Amino acid sequence: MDVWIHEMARRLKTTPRTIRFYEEKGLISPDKSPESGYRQFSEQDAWRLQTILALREVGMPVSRIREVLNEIDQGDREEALYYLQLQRAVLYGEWLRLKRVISTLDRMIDRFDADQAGWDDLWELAEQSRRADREREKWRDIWDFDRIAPIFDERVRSGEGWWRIHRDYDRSLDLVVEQVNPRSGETGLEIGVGTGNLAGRFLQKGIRMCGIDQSREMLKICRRKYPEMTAVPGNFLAIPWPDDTFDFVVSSYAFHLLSDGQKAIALEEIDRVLKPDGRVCLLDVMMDETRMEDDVHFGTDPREEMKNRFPARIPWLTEELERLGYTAETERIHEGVWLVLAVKRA
Amino acid sequence: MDVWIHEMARRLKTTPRTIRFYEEKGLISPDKSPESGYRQFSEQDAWRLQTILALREVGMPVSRIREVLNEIDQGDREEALYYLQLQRAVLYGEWLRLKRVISTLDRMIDRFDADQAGWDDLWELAEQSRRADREREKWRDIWDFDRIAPIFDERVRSGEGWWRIHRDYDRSLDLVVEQVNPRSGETGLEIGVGTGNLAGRFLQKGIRMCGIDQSREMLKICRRKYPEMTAVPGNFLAIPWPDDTFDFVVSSYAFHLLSDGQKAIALEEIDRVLKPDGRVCLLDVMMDETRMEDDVHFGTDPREEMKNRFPARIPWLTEELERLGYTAETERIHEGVWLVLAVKRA
DNA sequence: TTGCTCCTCACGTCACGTGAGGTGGC
DNA sequence: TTGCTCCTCACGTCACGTGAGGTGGC
Repeated sequence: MDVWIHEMARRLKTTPRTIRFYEEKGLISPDKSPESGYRQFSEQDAWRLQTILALREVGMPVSRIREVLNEIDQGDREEALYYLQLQRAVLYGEWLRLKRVISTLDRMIDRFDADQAGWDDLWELAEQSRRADREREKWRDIWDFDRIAPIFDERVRSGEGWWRIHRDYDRSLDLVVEQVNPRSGETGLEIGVGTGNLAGRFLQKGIRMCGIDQSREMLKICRRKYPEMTAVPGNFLAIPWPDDTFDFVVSSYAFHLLSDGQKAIALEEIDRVLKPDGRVCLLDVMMDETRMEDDVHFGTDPREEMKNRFPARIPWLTEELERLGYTAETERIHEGVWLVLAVKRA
Repeated sequence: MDVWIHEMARRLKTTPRTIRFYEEKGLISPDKSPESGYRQFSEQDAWRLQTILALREVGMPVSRIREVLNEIDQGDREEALYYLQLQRAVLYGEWLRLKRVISTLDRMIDRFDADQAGWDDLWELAEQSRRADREREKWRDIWDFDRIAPIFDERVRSGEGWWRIHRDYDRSLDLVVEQVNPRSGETGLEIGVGTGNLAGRFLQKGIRMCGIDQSREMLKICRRKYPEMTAVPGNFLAIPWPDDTFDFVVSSYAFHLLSDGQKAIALEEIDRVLKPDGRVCLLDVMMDETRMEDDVHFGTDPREEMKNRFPARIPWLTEELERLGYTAETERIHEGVWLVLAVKRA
């Protein structure tokens, strides 16, 4: 029944060294023959190795595979699935980055080939590309949404402190649905889907919805509330879907978590996944010109809540959307909170 | 004028360690102050570092950057451009691989999510993916086309030894053009473009053509003969263009260089870059059923020329094309040489 | 004398590949 | 005794990041 290491490696089309490496890292611990010290692989070991190799094939690092194996050992199928989806988000991010690198290289080649450009021009192109990558890398979950997740739905309707921006929460979300005006057969995406309150409204109208969020706990709650929605890890800066996938993209109370440099990148990402006649609708705290409205005080107010929150300036936002080929309309919901609807021009 | 290393790093938005690393690898050699031993960077050094960083940004390895810098120092612009295009081919290959890995992961998630599949199924999917990758990796230029390049156009018409397969060379190429029947405004791709004899015929009819070849010397000659053609490094297994790019794809006397496993992958790649109503036309040595024709003897004949050459079996080829959604027609040109025309069904 | 900038080793990263040198059973 | 399979170190890969420990000029 049991086999030596070379036979095991042959069956799995890998090498003995690789198998020993996984043992070294604590992913497997095969029995060893007491007299010879040879490793003896059981069916159970073979199964574990198959799983490890399958996950390695899709680029999962060994340290994370260890976590996945722990979840499997404890029989937690949902957690294991989450790890697969997380890996998908990672791969998609890399894939998009490679695409950008290729387009940078294409521009280098064009300039170099066509107008006898010097190498200085290439440097300039590379610098642009690096700047954008740095913006992306700065993205972190510094707001601890995993902690907020279980109390979110209650707090959002309480209206205390920072939560004041969610005044008229349910009516505002209804307004987003009204503005987007989805037709049956369309598919929408919500970025920063949270506990699914906005996306859920579209689902009720029979619209297919996908949602992304960087918080694992938010996603858990969202899936429990709306099992028919595709809710997966992801963020504004690397949307894990191909070009031209969605009829509309919505987001509520999330855009202000991005820095200004990140906002520009996010709009390009949204534009990428939107179909030619697509619509974007953003509901969030924003700034009219540079003035803050008195009872929200964001930006100039040193309250703890405003740390790492950057309301978009409306004129900048509409200008960016125009530049990307959209026609934008803005509407003030209440103090400090705006709704922006933009339609892609054909 | 000259600056210390930290100032240099700040200007280029990199780190002192990185600059020292490039010096260690021999890419730069800044002057050092005789008394303090500090590095002093001149404008010339800054320019070199900019170039290095630009090439690193597009993923070029340091050892290859050294070669590029040598070409630049010798003023060879054409060679430097070649390296950029080679890097493009590398990146495109990685990009396509990532896409495949993502689709493997998608299938894993689907199965896992939907029908309570076990991890054994995931292993199966991973194995398929690994097998295909191994086929791709096996591709090497073992025929030394760089050496053949300068004498190719002469030899191909000589008809000696292996070159016999090129009997009626010019008339056969004309036939390919006739069969493809290109309309003005279309864009075509030739895989294994060589010295450009086939693609050149399309160019003469005012058709835009792109060509790929893995031989640097072949590409040089091809560009000299047809400067208006886009001739870049690449091969059957990773065509460096996006999906749905070409109206037709042609290839002559090249398909037999692929193993059977590679041929299947190549057909999928061709299908990927072809537009919905696209055409494929292959002119090459092939086998009718399993029988070899007497005066070519490929396969059963132990002549040196047959090593690493694998004529496609016509029934297999047409079946594969049918499977991919094509309608295929075959025509015997002369002993052992066939022409296959396949049209994508809408 | 303190603080600053520079210097040169040298180890760590990640997932193994590739020997070197040695042992146990046929 | 020879050949085979297994074993355990341990160094190499690639492009740097990150200290440790030390020096020279203000």
